[in-house]
Amino acid sequence: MKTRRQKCLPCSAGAGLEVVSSDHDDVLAKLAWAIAHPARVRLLKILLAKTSCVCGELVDAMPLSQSTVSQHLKILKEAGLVQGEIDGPKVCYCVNKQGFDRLKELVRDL
Amino acid sequence: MKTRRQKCLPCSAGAGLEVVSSDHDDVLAKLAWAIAHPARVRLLKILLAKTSCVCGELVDAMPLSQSTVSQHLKILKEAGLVQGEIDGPKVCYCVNKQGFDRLKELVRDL
DNA sequence: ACTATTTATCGTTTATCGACGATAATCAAT
DNA sequence: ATTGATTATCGTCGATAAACGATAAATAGT
Repeated sequence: MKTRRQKCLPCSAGAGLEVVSSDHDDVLAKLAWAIAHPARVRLLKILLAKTSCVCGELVDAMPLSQSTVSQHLKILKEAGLVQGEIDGPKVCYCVNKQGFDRLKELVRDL
Repeated sequence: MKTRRQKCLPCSAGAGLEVVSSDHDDVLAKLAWAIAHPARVRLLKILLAKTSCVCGELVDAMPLSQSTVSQHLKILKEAGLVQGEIDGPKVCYCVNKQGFDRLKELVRDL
């Protein structure tokens, strides 16, 4: 079955083409990659839902081992979507609004 | 340096926590993964800019081999972000509005 | 100093990505 | 049927992701 659902106009009508490049591409790709795993989407949603931060409860809320959750949190943190704040022996995570807004902005402006 | 930029409230205030799950998570993760590579972001942007579809010009616009570009296009297609329409020996790609809108919606509603 | 609790990191295994060249497949036109 | 042009797929390689258990690191409280 040859996919045919949307009318495709002939490939004329174009001039600039190689101008589209941007290093925003890398930024978006990195942010997108951070949420390119169901576990990380879930973690982000949990944090967003609680508005404030949570700690090892995240582990209990996930069907994954502690070390795996920790790893996913690290990835989210490195991408700038999440922040961790040390609170005694615990660590309190919350959404990094700046990075999170950046992600939404970059997707919105696509 | 202990990151401290956003005030984190104590982890109380919560009741529901494991309720947050959703299989939208998987959908978003898949869509995000599709644009989790600079080359695919770029391809998507090119297609968006031309409003209509392009073909092997995509290869010329990218600093990658034909096979690699084809592979990225396949990933975008499988994610439902792009469509390919056969036009003679060429293939004309265009944005799959339905999937693309879904992505934007899921990110917006985060 | 020791213990208990919590989180991060290490080391390992398995699976997948990203890139390429080479090859196959498809179609128009002769 | 063959050729030429275009695109997809295959096979391979190195690099990285994802998961886990085990261990280390940090801290509060005896």
